Amino acid sequence: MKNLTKRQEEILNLIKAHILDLGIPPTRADIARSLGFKSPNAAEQHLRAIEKKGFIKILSGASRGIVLNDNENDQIPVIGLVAAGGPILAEENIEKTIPRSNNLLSADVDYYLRVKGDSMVDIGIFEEDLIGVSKSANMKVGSVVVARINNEVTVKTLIEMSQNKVVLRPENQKYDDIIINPQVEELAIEGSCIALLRESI
Amino acid sequence: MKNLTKRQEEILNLIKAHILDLGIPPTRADIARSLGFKSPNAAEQHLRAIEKKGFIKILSGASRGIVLNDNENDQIPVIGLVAAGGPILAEENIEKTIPRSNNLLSADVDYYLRVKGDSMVDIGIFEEDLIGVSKSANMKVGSVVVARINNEVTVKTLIEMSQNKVVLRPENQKYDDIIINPQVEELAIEGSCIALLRESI
DNA sequence: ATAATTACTGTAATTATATACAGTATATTG
DNA sequence: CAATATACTGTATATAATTACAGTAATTAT
Repeated sequence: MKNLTKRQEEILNLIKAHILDLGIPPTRADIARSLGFKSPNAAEQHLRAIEKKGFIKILSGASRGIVLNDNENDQIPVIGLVAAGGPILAEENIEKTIPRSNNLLSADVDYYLRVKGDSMVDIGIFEEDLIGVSKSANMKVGSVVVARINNEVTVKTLIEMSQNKVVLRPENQKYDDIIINPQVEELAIEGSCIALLRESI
Repeated sequence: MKNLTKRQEEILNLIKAHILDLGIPPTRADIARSLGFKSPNAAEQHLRAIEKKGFIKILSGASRGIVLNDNENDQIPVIGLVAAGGPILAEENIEKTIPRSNNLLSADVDYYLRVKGDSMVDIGIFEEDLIGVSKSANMKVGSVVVARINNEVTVKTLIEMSQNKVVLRPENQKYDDIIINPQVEELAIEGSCIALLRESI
């Protein structure tokens, strides 16, 4: 997707604002009026350019037929089983996507991860729950994190983290702490858990 | 807001679907085509009726000028502490509201209730969690329900329900079953729990 | 250097769309 | 029992809107 020029971006923002405000896209004349063009054709040509760059779709013949294309950012992926090898967010791991909604849970959730196993039941994280994971949230000792140990993805509490010793604790008395030397074993902390969804009780 | 007729509701749903699908409202002709009307005027008159009842606004002169009057139904209330006496959904109990989003959790959630206490930790319901409550979902033995006993609101598992004996079980070994005779004590089952949200881990 | 892109004006035709007016028929409400 | 609401057909028209064609001028890419 090529970059828009300053003017094109201005027009795209105008379209978004119009939709947000009135619920319907603007006409060419609306755009021309808003930006002071004396010809609706100026708007038409800008729209063509914006369409060519992939940001909108123009429905030919339809009035106000401007469809925004940029909604993939509004969808948060739900990750089911993580295939060994590839990155967590690889296409094949995405079970479904759910629309991001502003106030519902934190805006920092980058993806949801479906919980497998019972290793975190003591802090109320159950099998099949969806954990909201942030890749950027600051993670400190005590955080619940998504870790990847030798290509296996797991959710645990981070207890200790130093150059040659990382301790991950399952929150279930049945299981023992996992102690790893990151210089020997492959370890990556993928993100930290900041929210939880349970779709059925 | 008056009730819509079956046909009017059908048309309103069509409008919503059209917007969801294409991002723009339908024209009168679109509606007529979809429903098999032979005259666009049939659609026009329905729109007038729906506007009169307050569900939409028609922007006169504008093509596709159908604006949905967002009903407050799109906001789901979050109930904090429930004041004694009044109904759960009373104004003073509403801590905040969150927008309903289509695919995220079930559409049947009527309100969220903030959990107090640790009586349900064994099934992963913790203090401060938000429980999605449905007033209409069918509740059977084994369901987690929101109950009101002598004006106190509580979340428990429904174990038995007959004319003169209702058993509610806290999911925490520390606590004993609550056995109530609804003919002696005041008891109301307000809804059943169908989802869970945890805003911080 | 030349072509393509950006950013417009200006005019005009065609089509898309809203909407008025005139009816028909049935159901519901005061 | 009359008035109003519901649920349409059918025709017509003004206007809203897309979109083609013909230009001008500056900037940017090849």
